[in-house]
Amino acid sequence: MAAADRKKLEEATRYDPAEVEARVFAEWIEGGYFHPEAEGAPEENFSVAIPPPNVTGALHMGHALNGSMQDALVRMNRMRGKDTLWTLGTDHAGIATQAVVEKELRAEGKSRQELGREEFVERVWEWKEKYGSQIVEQYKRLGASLDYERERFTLDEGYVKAVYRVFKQLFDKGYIYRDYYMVNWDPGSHSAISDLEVENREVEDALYSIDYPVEGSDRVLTVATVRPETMLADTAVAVNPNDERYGELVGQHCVLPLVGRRLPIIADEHVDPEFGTGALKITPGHDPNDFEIGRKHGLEEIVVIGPDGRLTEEAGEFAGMSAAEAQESVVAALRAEGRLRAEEPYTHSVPFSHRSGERIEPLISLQWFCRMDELAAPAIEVVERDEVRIAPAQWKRVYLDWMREIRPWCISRQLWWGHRIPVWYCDPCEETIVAEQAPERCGQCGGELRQEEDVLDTWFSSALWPFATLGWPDDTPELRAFYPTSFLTTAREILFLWVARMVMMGIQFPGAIPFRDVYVHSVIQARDGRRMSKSLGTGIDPLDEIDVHGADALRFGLLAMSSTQDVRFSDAKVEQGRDLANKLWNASRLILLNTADVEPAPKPLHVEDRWILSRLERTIASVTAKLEAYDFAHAVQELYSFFWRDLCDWYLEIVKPRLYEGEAEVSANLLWALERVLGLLHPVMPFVSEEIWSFHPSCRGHLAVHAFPVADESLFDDAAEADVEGGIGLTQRLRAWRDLVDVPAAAVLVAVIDGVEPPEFVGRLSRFEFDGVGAEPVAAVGPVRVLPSKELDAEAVATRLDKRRQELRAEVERGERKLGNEGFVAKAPAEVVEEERGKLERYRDELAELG
RNA sequence: GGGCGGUUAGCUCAGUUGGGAGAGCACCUCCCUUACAAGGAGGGGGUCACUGGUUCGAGCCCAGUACCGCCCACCA
Repeated sequence: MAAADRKKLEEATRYDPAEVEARVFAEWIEGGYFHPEAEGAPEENFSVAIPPPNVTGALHMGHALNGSMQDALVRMNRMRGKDTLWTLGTDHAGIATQAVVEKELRAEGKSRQELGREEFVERVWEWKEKYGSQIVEQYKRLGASLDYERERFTLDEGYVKAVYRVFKQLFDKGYIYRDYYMVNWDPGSHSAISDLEVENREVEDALYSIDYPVEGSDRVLTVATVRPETMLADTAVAVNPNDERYGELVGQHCVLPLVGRRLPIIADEHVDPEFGTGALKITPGHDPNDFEIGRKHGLEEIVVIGPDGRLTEEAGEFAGMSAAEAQESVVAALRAEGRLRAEEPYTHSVPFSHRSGERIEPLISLQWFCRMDELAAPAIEVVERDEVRIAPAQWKRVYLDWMREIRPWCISRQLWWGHRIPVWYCDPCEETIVAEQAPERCGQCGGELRQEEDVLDTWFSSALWPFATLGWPDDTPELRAFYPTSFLTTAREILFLWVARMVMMGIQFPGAIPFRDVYVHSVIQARDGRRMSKSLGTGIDPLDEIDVHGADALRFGLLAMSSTQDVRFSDAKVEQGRDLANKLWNASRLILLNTADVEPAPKPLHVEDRWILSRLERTIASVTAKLEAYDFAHAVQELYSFFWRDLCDWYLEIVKPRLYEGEAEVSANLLWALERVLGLLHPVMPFVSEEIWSFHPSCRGHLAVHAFPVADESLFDDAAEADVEGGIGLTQRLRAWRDLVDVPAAAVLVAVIDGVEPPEFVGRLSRFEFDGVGAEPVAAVGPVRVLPSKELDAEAVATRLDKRRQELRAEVERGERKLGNEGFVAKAPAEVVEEERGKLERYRDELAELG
């Protein structure tokens, strides 16, 4: 080892992530390890497309967890020598990004309308260039081994090509169509949004009962509504066809109060006779159910609320009011006319925009839709047949249930930032042209064309992510080498929004599933169990954690706390990771500074060597299997306990004398074990493992591309494991006994062994000498007969002895009771009964010996 | 209204096919022993939400109850 390296190891008693991380990361980039050649076939290569974060975003805990999981598997496979691509990129995030830039404009006293579309979009691009790379830099801090040279963006040139190709083909197949239909109108973003972007919240409203007089009679029909202002657009009143109260009224008319319109009384099964009076006002223009009923019965669709959330001309005297104002006025007017029968508090669920947070206004408008049944059918099959595996298992059913009930997708958005829909209209001849590239002129009349104003839902482009990022629709080397990708890890909230749509589009376009495995990970909640959210102020910034504890610590901590169920963020787990990095550093110092100059190799000279080699190989096998099964928490836990308990607490302590003597075999073992541990740990804690590796005598290049260890089963050794575990158990019993009888820590006690000699280290690590002679034993600890000595306090020994007798009596009683149970002896498996008998016998023997 | 999870040590969570309850942190005692005090050795601490059932035996299986969380849903 170079003198400078030696000096550094000798002096640094703590691992300092801040000093290491940026430097090591730069070396990886310089090595080009994250930028594979596009060669070979997908089956032999390994690829993952990162769920693209929004350009508006900063790295949050969800990204950090998801990134840690992906990086662990990506790094493991890269080390296995596969061509490994982890695709980097960001999402243009239509509504969110447009909102951010609009806010910025407002601060300058401008609006996007003032700027005009072209200038506004330019402005968003500027914003994107400026801030869009922020999250990429943050992924570097995490140590993510993404291909930073192949960064993609859902609006970049090639991506637009993919989106237009998909749109055109879906249109040609007849899946995409334009229609006047009821949509979820978000007054906040002034756009339609899809069903998936709506969230229902419990709201306390008032339920109004209004009397609608029946034409030509003095009867009234009382209807109940939480939105009286929409009555202005009523076009019918419905009752249940089986409702005997109203049978003879069906076919007659009501007169709409305030307006005077004649409303047919119709029968529809949707009406629940139990609710209210069993009569339902029908407003096809402003209620999704009423819309369906209206279409079924061919009712007129009247619109009284416009896209700005205000009452339209159609609303007569109420025109221009906001919906809330109109509600108040309408109620007042009804009351004045004596039509308001009741007003009572009412709690119900109301749709809100997930994007803007505003209350959804159901409106009929002209939108683009995509029919989903045909796309869904094969995407259902691949999951049913487990060609795409969704884990944990319960999510498979959730996916299938949703897909089987899938409804048309509203894909148009009234925004400026996004993929402008590739449709052109010719006003003179009313021709509609759908094309992948802007046509010059109208094919029919040669007239000027006007492109559709709307853009596509962001998720329409995200759905193409796994293949569009690889260059589709062109036949690129990347596409040939890396599609399908290997797996996807995601939070469940985008299972429908994104995952399902990728499966559908992948099958439909490149003609193959986009990934083999979908792993749905847990959500990390705030420390108090609430959601981590910016608006609640409950977020924990991963970068703060990295600053304080290091990226490896955060990665370890997140993987350790991950689970299939949601978990609260645990500082203790991050600290555990930090401590592990430090322990690794220090144990490595011990090894690297004290081993002889030998070739690292397994040298099973003593039983403890066979033991640690066996444990090491078993750990490699087990941890690898767990990582491959996405069981990150247990994988990481097992790494920790093998390293800390087996290697540091026991093996290193056992072999220290041999190490200090400069024994060749133990040096070879330690260097070999260290190399394998570093390799195994690297996918989880890349920085500290890489840094330590640079001091290892076998180091010829970076650990990031060093061979990942493969378990050598020939080193598994049950006998050695049993012997050493037995020795460890005995050592612990002896230490505990010493502590309980208050022997000074430094005192060496004299004893004799009754029976088989335990491994050599037992006496040394418990400060016992087993070569005593003569005297009568004063106590027995397992096979150890402790002889009297001046350090032993007779009274404490006697007390301890007494306590042990009590313990034994309880154990014997328990065993006797169990074995005295005829059912147990008759029905339990023989080996369980045998084990129970053995234990009872041992306890009886020990008790008899103690007298 | 349907569906899915959860309830285990003071805290955060594990508990594989039913055979004497585990980890990390916290706590108590001892130790600054030549890798590491972000360390070492030892220790205390649990009616596994509740009620029934199946079984020789239940944290685990079955039925139900309570509370917490999430998803889906067109009852005004």
